[in-house]
Amino acid sequence: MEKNSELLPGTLDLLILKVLVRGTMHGYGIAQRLKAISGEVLQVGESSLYPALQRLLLNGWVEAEWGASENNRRARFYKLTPLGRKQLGVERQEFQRMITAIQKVLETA
Amino acid sequence: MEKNSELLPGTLDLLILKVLVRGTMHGYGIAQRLKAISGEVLQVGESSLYPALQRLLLNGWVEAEWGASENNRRARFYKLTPLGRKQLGVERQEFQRMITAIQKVLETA
DNA sequence: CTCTTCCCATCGAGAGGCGATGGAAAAGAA
DNA sequence: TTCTTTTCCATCGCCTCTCGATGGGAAGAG
Repeated sequence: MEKNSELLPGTLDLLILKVLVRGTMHGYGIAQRLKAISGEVLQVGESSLYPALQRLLLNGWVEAEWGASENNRRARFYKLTPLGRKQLGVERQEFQRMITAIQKVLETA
Repeated sequence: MEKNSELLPGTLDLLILKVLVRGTMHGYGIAQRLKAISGEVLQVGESSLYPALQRLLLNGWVEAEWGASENNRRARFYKLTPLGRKQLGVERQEFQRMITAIQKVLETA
């Protein structure tokens, strides 16, 4: 009966894009990084992560390439495309717009 | 091809509950108020609003009563229950938790 | 009498998050 | 050597939520 959402719906793409600004990463690493930066708050399950990455690939926001991880395992590395960088800007702005609006409601009553 | 979401998914219940703290309102009024307070940013369509209100009713967060609007029209007035007030607190806190985490990611890279 | 505004509500589509599931391969423990 | 843990990939099906389309009905303005 508990609805434990570890993620704010509609923000996952934005989060992934942002993390990838730093540089190429594999999926597992992205999830870990999000968790770490957010202080264990943002917990991206693999069944949310990989579909999201597929979306980003399909839209051309990211590119993927197979390689070896730091732990010597087969891993798929994702990289932000120029288009993805642009998209990040768009989504970020839109997000802030929404948050500002919501906060107004939460403060104004 | 444009996906113009006028709402951050998963926040509608919270917004409605918050608006109802002020007092009893009918559905149409709630939508108008959200739009006004948010500076026209939050545009709640009726096909999002009424299902949401049903949810809230079902969960016992709000109560409904038929009456007449300021414009002398048949309207259903929604009122926050004690349970709803409690729920508002929960959702609000959870929301802030999420936002804080997301902002960290957006700033920390 | 018609048009606009106000007010209710549902349906079906599409999207997105998530639990469950299923691999596979490396490293270390037993 | 065998077992378990950790890392890494990915999909399927369920469910929830948002939203465009649709369909009223009643008040007031023109």
